[in-house]
Amino acid sequence: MTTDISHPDPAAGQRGPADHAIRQQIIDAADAHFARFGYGKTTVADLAKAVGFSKAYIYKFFESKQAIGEAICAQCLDKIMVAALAAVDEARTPTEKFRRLFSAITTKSTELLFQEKLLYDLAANSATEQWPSALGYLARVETTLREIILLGRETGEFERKTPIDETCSAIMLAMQPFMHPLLLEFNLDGLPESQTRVINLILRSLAP
Amino acid sequence: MTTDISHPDPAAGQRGPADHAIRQQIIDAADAHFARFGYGKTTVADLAKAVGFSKAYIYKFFESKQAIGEAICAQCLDKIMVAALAAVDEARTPTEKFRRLFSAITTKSTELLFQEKLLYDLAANSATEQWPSALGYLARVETTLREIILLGRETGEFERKTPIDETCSAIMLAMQPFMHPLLLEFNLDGLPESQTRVINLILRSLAP
DNA sequence: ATCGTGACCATATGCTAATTTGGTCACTCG
DNA sequence: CGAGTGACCAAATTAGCATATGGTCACGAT
Repeated sequence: MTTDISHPDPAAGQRGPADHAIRQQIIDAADAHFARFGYGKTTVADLAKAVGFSKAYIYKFFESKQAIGEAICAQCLDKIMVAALAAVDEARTPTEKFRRLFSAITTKSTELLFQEKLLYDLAANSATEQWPSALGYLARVETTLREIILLGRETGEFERKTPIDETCSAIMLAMQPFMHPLLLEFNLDGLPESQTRVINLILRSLAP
Repeated sequence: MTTDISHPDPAAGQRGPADHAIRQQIIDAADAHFARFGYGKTTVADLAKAVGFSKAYIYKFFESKQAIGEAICAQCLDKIMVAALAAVDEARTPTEKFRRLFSAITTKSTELLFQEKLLYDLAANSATEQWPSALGYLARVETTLREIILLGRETGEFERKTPIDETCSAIMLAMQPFMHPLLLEFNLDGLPESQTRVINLILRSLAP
């Protein structure tokens, strides 16, 4: 085991050949089943049947059912992250990048919530149980956030006194009500104004 | 029914004579039982026996078991609020009042979590289910927060451009990770530094 | 060797029946 | 008339069991 604990592995719980046609088939089947019936109501025997192999064979590729859940969850979160990164790239100023980062995350998460409730529940569970997929996602968001802030400091748009780590972790915490799936659901009413208010608050705090 | 919806009534669900010796006995018994066995494992028959009256008599004072839970919960939250107000009063500057308000809330909440886990669970449930007791508590915190900010604006310690309502609700949201019982439990590791960081972030944002 | 599986086990889950529990009401007693 | 209650009911909870499910392994096929 050479797993890096400090940098959660999104491919945790995987086994056997890393890129194998069957692995992808399992993931595709799992995505479809989890979305239609939910993680709990899907049995690994169902997935086995869907790909046309025996249940035991599934375990050549994943250590456990939860590992499959991880993979699907990581995929969902990855889609959100990709959209967020795209939104960030569209913006020119660090301020605007900052806004778009969190707006995109909330928008995409809300979309998932309404369109694929069952996958959203999986992601919510991943977050509350602190699965590697969720931790990895948060780490990616924080990395992106840090880059934006550093950029803003270079351009003189943001203040430079506060230690960058402190700023980042504080912002991640302050935005938790919109990042953590369960909280997002809880704070749905009031969106998107409530989020804008918090973003404005933080941006005022970043002002030089 | 003349219940004011916009200003949640902490005494919601009560019935009969408002100040009656028996009512207080019920509350005391409920406090003891909920703390020892939990809300779920306590039956209203237990409370009736503890007070020495019949179960039916309990319902002369409370509309439901949940109403009794509300009362106990409101009592817990009130203790936190009292401690927080005392801490605020000890401080001179608005900045320090601000720090103490949220520090005291977190400290007291954490105390409750460790010392009276079962009552804490009741409060957590109250928050997630948005019972009037929890809403009333949040309203009181926000009121106190508003007063501190207004004071800071008067003394010139805080900026005056941002609409006060926007500032307040944004801060309440940003502090949610330490206010909402479930989130507090989730964010226990890293305390109290993580909270200090968010408080610092907000204070920077409040700077004129 | 590599790909693949049926048979197997301990635990989790679903299900039904029996019991508790929250809540009401007509009623008694002083 | 007001303080207080036993008897009662629908809905929730529990207990106990049959089944399903997650997971492994020795083994066969190619």
